[in-house]
Amino acid sequence: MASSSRSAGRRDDLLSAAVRVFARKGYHTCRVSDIADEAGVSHGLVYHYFASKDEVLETIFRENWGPIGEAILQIGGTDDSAAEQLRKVASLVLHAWRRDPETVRVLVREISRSPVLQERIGEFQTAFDALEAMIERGQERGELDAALDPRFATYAMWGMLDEVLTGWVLGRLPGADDDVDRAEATVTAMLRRALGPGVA
Amino acid sequence: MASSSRSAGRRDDLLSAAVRVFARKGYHTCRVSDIADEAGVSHGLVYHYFASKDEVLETIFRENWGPIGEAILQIGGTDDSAAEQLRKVASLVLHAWRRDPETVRVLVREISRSPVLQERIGEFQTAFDALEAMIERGQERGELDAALDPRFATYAMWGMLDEVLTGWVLGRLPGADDDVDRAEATVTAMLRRALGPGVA
Amino acid sequence: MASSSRSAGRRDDLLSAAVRVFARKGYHTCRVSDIADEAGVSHGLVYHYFASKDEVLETIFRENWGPIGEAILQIGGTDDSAAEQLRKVASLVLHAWRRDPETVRVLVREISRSPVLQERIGEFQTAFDALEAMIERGQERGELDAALDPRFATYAMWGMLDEVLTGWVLGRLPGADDDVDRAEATVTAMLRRALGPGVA
Amino acid sequence: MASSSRSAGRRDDLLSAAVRVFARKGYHTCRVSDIADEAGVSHGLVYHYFASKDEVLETIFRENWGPIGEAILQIGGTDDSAAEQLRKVASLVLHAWRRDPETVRVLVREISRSPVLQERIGEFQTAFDALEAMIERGQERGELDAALDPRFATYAMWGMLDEVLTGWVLGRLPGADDDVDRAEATVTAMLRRALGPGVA
DNA sequence: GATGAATGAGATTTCATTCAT
DNA sequence: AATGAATGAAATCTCATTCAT
Repeated sequence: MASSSRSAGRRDDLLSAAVRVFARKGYHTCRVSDIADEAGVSHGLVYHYFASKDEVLETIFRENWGPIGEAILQIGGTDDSAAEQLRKVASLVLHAWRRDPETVRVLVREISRSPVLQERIGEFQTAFDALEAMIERGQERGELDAALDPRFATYAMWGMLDEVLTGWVLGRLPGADDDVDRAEATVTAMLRRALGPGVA
Repeated sequence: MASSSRSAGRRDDLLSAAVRVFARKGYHTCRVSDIADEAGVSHGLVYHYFASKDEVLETIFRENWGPIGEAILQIGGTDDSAAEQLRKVASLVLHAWRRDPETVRVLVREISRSPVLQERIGEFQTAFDALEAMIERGQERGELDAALDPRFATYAMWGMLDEVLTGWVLGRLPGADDDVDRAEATVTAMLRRALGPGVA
Repeated sequence: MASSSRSAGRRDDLLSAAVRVFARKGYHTCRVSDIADEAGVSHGLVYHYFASKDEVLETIFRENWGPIGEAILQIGGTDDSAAEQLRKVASLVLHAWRRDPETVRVLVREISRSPVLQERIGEFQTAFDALEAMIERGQERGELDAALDPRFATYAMWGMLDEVLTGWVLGRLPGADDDVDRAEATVTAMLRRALGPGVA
Repeated sequence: MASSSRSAGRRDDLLSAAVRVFARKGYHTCRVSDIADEAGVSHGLVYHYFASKDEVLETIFRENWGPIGEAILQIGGTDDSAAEQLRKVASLVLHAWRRDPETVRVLVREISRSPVLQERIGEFQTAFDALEAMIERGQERGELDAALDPRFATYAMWGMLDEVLTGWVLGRLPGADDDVDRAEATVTAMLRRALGPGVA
């Protein structure tokens, strides 16, 4: 029982092993056998579940960007105020990151590996578009500062969150529980004021 | 004389050729002979000036992050208000894209190649430290919100700038002259309010 | 079963192929693919079993000097007279040429390739130490001339044997069966008198 | 004056630098620039005095084996007893080695590098032949043990001297003045008895 | 005489991928 | 499902040699 339900998880074991290795060493720098070693299997088995090293990365993109985009879309579809929507998105993303910062690092950093990949991963663009639309609606309703360019504001917001995560993943920022609380407080305060309505 | 001043530039010829090739194809995707071809010399000559392909990239990082760190240090040493200092840093970083997009592309895209590399580039850390010191002084003078953790605020600020550059590098954000101006206005406004003194 | 015992020999196939190629062309003159060709495999497989070309040579040294040192130790542990022990060592070393001339050729010719290598091969030093201990015990029992410095005597004795092997390896000395017998007789006689008790 | 008489010595500076480097690292392991560095000049200058790296080694052989062979020939041509002739040869060689052990190491070890080289260096064979002829005449006159094969005895004698020198060059044998005296005493005593007339 | 930039043939090494077991 | 031996294309790197200055 355990073994058959476990074996169904082999593919996921490999994916999460790949995420850890990609986050630590980068896609190009790691070898297929690094992924296998991290998962505790032979490198040949990687090819039982994936056609190539490339497909491993592509799968990580596809399976992770999808849910993020959908969640943002759903939040944007509620009747909440723009401020509350942004708070929810920030909370969603930050908590997703607290749970799994390595995945986020890979999603954000390795997307630039190949233009081909970016075009194939429509899920990625969807998430950004949803966030931008949310900000634009907030501006139209006068709840967010209309003087800000929504596109650049989206990227800037995303960058704030990403850079802190990168600092944690690479061990350059302290990541104990209270450090994470302080980071969240700092970043959410910054976000709220950065995007909020202009000074009256 | 002309020839001696020209031959003195061979090393720099190779570095700028490497920047162009890295920007076009990426560090991992290009070969040493691509760099040599771009510079119009044999691949062996690369090894006359640099110990390895890695050292070429490391040199590019070192020689470009140095001036950035110095510029931030210098801005932080003026009598300008904290808000003005932050604006100048944002302007410096964002306009680098227009001045030398290929170098920015390499600095942004390849810095995450390997954490090992980042640790070896002291100039990189210097720039971050200078930025953090600037924010701390602003807090001490009551011009910036002392409730924010200066370390995380530094990373968040850097992330805003970096993500916009990344958007340009990857062609996902429009990067013409007026786009850059609008990006600067947006990011500067966000920064001023995100970091500014707390609401009384 | 046959196949598993055969595949277990791949590493040894490569080692003996390397011995043949090193003996024929010399370590520096041959390429890794020469070894692979001689073994009938691709050159990549060499790196499956050995970390580098250097490690192949190092392994040949280690795995051949080991038995030689053990044999000398064993001879020194018998109740034979010192003269008989010396004769047995000379016979062992000189007959190795007939048994496996290619290995002897490599051991003799390439050992001087680099002092670094010799220091790394502890088995090499072990053989020398065993020989020196044998001579010292002979002196203590009054069977060998105690006036001789045992260290230098060890080197001189080894040199006699090594130079004859070198002569065979380089084709400057005749090496047929009866030549080897004559060499053994000559060297043994020289050794017995050179190291024997001083004239009363 | 000094400079012109000095500059005539540049070629010899390079040769003796090459001897030191070859002795230390071996011919194949060292680079042309190692020779130049050892001599304190640029590597290009090596090609002003020698046509190739190979020619440097060949020159060392030719210029050093010649005098040795001649000296042995001359000693063999005197009316001295065989024992005295052997003593003189041993003394000549040992003292030559004491003066310049590195040259001897190169002469002996690198001769095996290439069969082509050995055939071209007739001077090398001349020295060995002269030594063998000397031993044969000693046997004919009843002054040396006629039971010994003269060819193998020549090689064995040579090997004794060479191995001690090798120990010194590689730092595996102590080489202070009194060590050298003890080595000479040990080796000459061994030689005298090893080659002397058989026990009556 | 002297330098060292420049070349390029050729070597070692890496590693994604295949496939027999 | 799982292993790991085996392949080979393609990359990095070395270094003897040339030659303009």
